[in-house]
Amino acid sequence: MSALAKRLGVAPSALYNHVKSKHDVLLLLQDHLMNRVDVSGFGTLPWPEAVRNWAWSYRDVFTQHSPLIPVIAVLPVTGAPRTLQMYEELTRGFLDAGWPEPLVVPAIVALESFIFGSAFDVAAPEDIFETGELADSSPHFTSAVRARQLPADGAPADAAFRLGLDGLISGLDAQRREWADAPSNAG
Amino acid sequence: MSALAKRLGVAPSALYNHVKSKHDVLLLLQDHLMNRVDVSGFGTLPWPEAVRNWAWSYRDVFTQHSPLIPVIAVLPVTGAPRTLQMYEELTRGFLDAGWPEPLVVPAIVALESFIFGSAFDVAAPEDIFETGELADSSPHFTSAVRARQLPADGAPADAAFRLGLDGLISGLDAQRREWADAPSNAG
DNA sequence: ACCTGAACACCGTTCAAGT
DNA sequence: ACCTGAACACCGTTCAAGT
Repeated sequence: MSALAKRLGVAPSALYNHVKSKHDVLLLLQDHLMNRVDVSGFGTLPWPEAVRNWAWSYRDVFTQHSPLIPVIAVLPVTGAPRTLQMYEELTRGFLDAGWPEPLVVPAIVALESFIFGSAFDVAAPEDIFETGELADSSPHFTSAVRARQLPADGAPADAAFRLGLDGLISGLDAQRREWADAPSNAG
Repeated sequence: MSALAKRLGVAPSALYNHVKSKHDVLLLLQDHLMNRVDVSGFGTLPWPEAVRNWAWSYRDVFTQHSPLIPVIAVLPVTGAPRTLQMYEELTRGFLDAGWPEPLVVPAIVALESFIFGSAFDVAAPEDIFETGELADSSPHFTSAVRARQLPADGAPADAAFRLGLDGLISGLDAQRREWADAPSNAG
């Protein structure tokens, strides 16, 4: 709050004429950031590509604001119009792609959980997996860390995000087909 | 720190004879909690089942300590022996299941990202998706929230976690097969 | 309506002084 | 070696007083 007040050239206490609490500010910021999330693929691209574009832009936006993630993950959509609009467009995209209505929200939540967790991971220091003095007691892991696949730009978090996202998208798509084929969900 | 000191019947400043900082305490706590994560499936069960058991127990442990997640997600494994041991057993399980070494760490990171994000989701209030006054402007989403599939025990977070985890596991398995079949990774 | 400045309760942490 | 108590810098927030 004091940093924000300084940026505005105002005393911290002045902020409380405009918001009820710090939580309020975070809610406004979250809704503002949702404008930067790309949902343009839904309606034009096939479902897997639309989801992929959405997920990458969603992760990138919140990577730059990782302290917000614990707040956003638990934030009710009530009173966050832009966030709600994103969910609406997302839902339409899923339904148009043939998703059964009961699975849409669980699928979105699963994707978001992966995105939030991955946004954290980007903020992690590069040497997070340095085993140090304990390397001897974890030979397979130490070797796997050295051998891990890195993308062209060298960011390990991007390799993990790409692998997981592509896996999750194809896996969810398979789950959708299984659900449709199950006799208990016929009709 | 003051709460911990009170629990120990001691002044807060006394803690600094045993740890360097609050961050130190969290690291010790994290390593302690890793004892409760179930890696017993690796070596006995097929890879998908072993991963599934591990992921559920991992999520459950950190669901009960969600304030720890932002810390753990960014915590170096250096000096966390029990955590490192978990990664070692995990890596052995992946390699035994035929995973190519370069993909092991990205796959583990992807699964962990999903688990951390999902552990947050469990902590979210039940009414997080109540659209309230804005329901009219998001008809498809509002309907999907009402229609969403709920498990027998009624916890929406569990439905999303099950769907996402099963999707992620089968999707990662498919990625592993694709990698092995690609000509550039032959040998 | 909106601002300031003093004040409050609460953090993590340091340090001199004790045993 | 380990503790206490005072102190410090730093939070978010309240409130009386101003314009």
